[in-house]
Amino acid sequence: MTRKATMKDVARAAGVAPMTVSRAFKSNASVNAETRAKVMEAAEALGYVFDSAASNLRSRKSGFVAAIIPSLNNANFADTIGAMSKVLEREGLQILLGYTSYSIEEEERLIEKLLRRSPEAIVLTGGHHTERARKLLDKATVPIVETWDLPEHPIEHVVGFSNSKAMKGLVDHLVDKGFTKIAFLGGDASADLRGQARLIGFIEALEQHGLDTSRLIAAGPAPVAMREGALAMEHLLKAYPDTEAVVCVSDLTAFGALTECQRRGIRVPEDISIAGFGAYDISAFAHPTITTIEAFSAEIGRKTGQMIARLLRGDDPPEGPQCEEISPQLVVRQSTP
Amino acid sequence: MTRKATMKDVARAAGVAPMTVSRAFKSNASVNAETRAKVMEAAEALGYVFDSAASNLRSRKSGFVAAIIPSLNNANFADTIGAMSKVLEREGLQILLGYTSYSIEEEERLIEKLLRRSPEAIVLTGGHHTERARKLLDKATVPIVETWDLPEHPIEHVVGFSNSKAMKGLVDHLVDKGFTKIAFLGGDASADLRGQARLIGFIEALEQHGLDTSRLIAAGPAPVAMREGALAMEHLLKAYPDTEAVVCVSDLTAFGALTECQRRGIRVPEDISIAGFGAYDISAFAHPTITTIEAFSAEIGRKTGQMIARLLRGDDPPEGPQCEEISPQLVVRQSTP
DNA sequence: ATGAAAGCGCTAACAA
DNA sequence: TTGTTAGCGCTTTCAT
Repeated sequence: MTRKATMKDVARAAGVAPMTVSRAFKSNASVNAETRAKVMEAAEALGYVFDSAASNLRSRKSGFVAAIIPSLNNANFADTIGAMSKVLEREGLQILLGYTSYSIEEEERLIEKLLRRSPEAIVLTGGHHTERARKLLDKATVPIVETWDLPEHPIEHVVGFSNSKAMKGLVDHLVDKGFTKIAFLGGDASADLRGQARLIGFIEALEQHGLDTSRLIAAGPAPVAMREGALAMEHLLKAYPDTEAVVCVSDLTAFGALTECQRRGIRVPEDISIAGFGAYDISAFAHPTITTIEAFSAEIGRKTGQMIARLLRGDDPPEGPQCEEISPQLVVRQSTP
Repeated sequence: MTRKATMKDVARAAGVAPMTVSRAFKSNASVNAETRAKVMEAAEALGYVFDSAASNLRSRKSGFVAAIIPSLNNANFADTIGAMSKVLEREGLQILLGYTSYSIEEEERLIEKLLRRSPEAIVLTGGHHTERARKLLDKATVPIVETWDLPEHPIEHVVGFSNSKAMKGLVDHLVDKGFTKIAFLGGDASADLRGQARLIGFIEALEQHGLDTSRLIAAGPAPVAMREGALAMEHLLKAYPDTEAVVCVSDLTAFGALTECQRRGIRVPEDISIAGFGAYDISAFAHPTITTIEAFSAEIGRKTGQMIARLLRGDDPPEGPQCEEISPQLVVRQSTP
């Protein structure tokens, strides 16, 4: 068993200096085309594999962008990561993914772990972090982007939208349609902070219209999905049977609520209206289709990727913190009038 | 602006040798408790961040496990990665994720890219790879695990199940219930190879029962999801209006098909039966609930993680290629009798 | 339990 | 365009 081939071995085989091999492996370095071909051939013959760890150490560039999301199993966040990844790939950057299970303590641990890999940028979901996490991030000298939110006190850059404002738009629409008894189905207070912001927006909007804000059902800890939607609907129907419209923290919750109605023979939207959040596939294909808010998950990822690419290239004049505000869009469908 | 603190700086501040700092940062190294406390204090004060790249280079251990899945936005694969990640975390291993968009050419590129990061193990989805990919993997000297399939010629280790066999079980059940006109809704031949295996299992099963195998609707390239399910159902109803039961390549497809029926006033299961694959949440909460095959995505991830942990620890006697076969389970629900 | 010396494989910086 | 030298920050190895 021979040890793994290094650049030195490739250099010897190709009859050049190791530095030339190094250059041949960078697409933008100035190397004679013939020389490069010779090097590549030698590399192929030796089964040479470029060693990123050594490269990182010497060049002080990891090629990583750390991205932290609450959950892998969420089509919205997956869309954001997918779109960002696509943009960053063009810059030769790779995503180092971490997920927090909706816990900011877990986020703190994750940040610490990811920082050891020397990411060239850090992408966070949401604007709420532990104090220590903020301290760690403040010390980091790379661009930091908070997404999916508009934090009051951003760490640095932001690509997001106001969850509460988006929710307000939905409530206004329902009030417009004449509903006065409107409920909210969501999760417990502590964990899902975007869900919490939606709840706050919901309450504020009802208050502005002078409507009752007591129809709030908390279905448990995040992630609040279909099961929780069904359970919450059950509770709601028991506690407030005269409810006219239901606003849910996400489309998955809304779907759970919808099917619970269907199981009970309650017609949507004739007997009760239901709306979700996030424009998941399911809201477009459920029967009836579900009114929702399109938050443009992929757009968030794309813009975040572009922002990072721009900041790392650094060809623009020195810039301060950037903020890209996304405008969510109400999508009215069959589950509301 | 001071340059970033290194171990040397921490060592100086704590009045010890760099080597002692290094040991203090390994949980299992023999360091006096007081010394360690002193080191940690100095590190904290200096804002020291451990540099993984340097550690990797010298120790020849990256702490990475490369994992390649077809798509991020898929609850089944997300479950596998989540469960695997949880097991590997305990071993101090971090997942380096890549996704192929259901293309084995993309998989090849990804493998090449990930190999440069010196993963300590490689996890693949499926058993079909480009020739060059196989060559690259053959040269790698780390454990390789193929998942979600039982390849005829595995590269090395396997944690998976037979997609065709699982499908056969479902078809047998439907035939048992008296159906003879059974259709399959899936994707095009080329991309989704697990979907393809399911189709093959479907056809074989029908043939064994001496039934017609012509009701096959291909709805387009992967990922085949709700939209494709609805479209495929539309085509099916036009081409074979007397179909009695529909088997779908996944639960998402089945849901799309189900809702298409609902839009047309076709009752499920009274007028037509529908079954899916994968035990996604949606199949448990749709109304009616959807018959499906539970493939134990999380179990695949857990077992893969455990296998890797065992192989890397290497405390067992030298082992050959491992194969863990998962047994998918038919889950009969309301969408079939 | 702690330290000293050497070097992992690559590339920045400079030279030719 | 190509080569030479030095060293990135850590850990292996051996010594105490």
